[in-house]
Amino acid sequence: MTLFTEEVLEIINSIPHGKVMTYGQIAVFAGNPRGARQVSRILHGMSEKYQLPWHRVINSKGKISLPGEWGNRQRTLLEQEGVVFKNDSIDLKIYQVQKLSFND
DNA sequence: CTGCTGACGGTTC
DNA sequence: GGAACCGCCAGCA
Repeated sequence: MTLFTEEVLEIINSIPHGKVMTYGQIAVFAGNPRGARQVSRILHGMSEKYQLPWHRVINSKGKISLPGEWGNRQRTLLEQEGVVFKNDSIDLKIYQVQKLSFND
């Protein structure tokens, strides 16, 4: 029995280096196709207290939803992982994770 | 104009 | 009290 929050955290931790994932995807992978907003809350709450690779989580447009310095931080971290920003957006076709391995 | 998607909020069990 | 679900709203293809 895995909590929705735990699944989300696990998924985020399963994102490969140099790749990204969207909210809707994570929600579906966590078992809640409607949980996209939940993911946002979880991320916002956990990212500041735990060292989650939250910087690999973006919205479906391939852009950063985080305002302020944290958004700027995320972009920098992603660029360090090899993610190229195209006009402030990421090529989801290239960098978005299509499937996870732990989902056996 | 239309539909989707949320870094949210409130509500409910 | 905590964790999940639903809903309103606004921005962008």
